[in-house]
Amino acid sequence: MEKLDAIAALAALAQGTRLDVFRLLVQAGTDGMPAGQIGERLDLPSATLSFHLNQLRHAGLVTFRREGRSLIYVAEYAAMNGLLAYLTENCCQGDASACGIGVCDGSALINIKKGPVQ
Amino acid sequence: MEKLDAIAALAALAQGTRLDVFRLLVQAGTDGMPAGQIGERLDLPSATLSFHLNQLRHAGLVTFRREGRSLIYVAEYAAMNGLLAYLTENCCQGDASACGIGVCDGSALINIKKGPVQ
DNA sequence: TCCATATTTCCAATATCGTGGAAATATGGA
DNA sequence: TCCATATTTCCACGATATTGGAAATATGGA
Repeated sequence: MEKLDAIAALAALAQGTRLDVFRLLVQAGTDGMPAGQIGERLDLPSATLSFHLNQLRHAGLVTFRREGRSLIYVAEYAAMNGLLAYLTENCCQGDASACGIGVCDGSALINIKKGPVQ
Repeated sequence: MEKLDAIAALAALAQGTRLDVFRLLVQAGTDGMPAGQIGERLDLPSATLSFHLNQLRHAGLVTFRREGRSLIYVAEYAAMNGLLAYLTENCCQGDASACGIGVCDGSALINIKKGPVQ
């Protein structure tokens, strides 16, 4: 992950509403959640929610797919793992693999890969 | 780590100059680095550097100690580990320990603790 | 085609951030 | 005490972020 990508991801998450949205999507897993349902859960006006979803999308932290009239937003686990890897890249005298950074792919526990990010 | 602490840490790191400063201090390890040397390395005006060091300090990401006329800034590894733990807290259907989040304490490799953050 | 629903875009107002020159403060040494 | 060095505080400017009402757009169904 490049520095500018890391900054974009950090800035996107450094905001209460967006952190709430992202964590909700992380919990929702790979099924994702329609925008309307996110707004309902977090009690957000549609324009406000749309703005924040766009920020998260531009930062690469979420994607979406259309299903009928709904747009289903999904957390981008690879981006989160990349951010964790970037933050720990300079730890441990440069031997990031020594940190054993965990990864999450959003699916069932049996699918979770162990070991350092590539 | 509480939500507001996480947001403060994310916001502090979501800025090019501060990310540079923090990573420099992470590399410097527990010895830290005097403010003047940080400014020299990153070519920053003293007022600008001071402002950013303050932001990092308020976010709990760095501390400092005085040594003569110099203030030695040091990365706060616990805060970084707390942030990583917070970000992955909602992964894996709530079983964060399954992610095996790595930790770094800034000292030699032999001191690195393995396993999930408490 | 017409309507209801889901979501986005447009817009303006307010608030906060990042920058760096200049002055102030703290420390140590002569 | 006086000076040099290290760093911070003060200040003001321009840039960027957050908010939400209102209007626009897209989709699906009757």
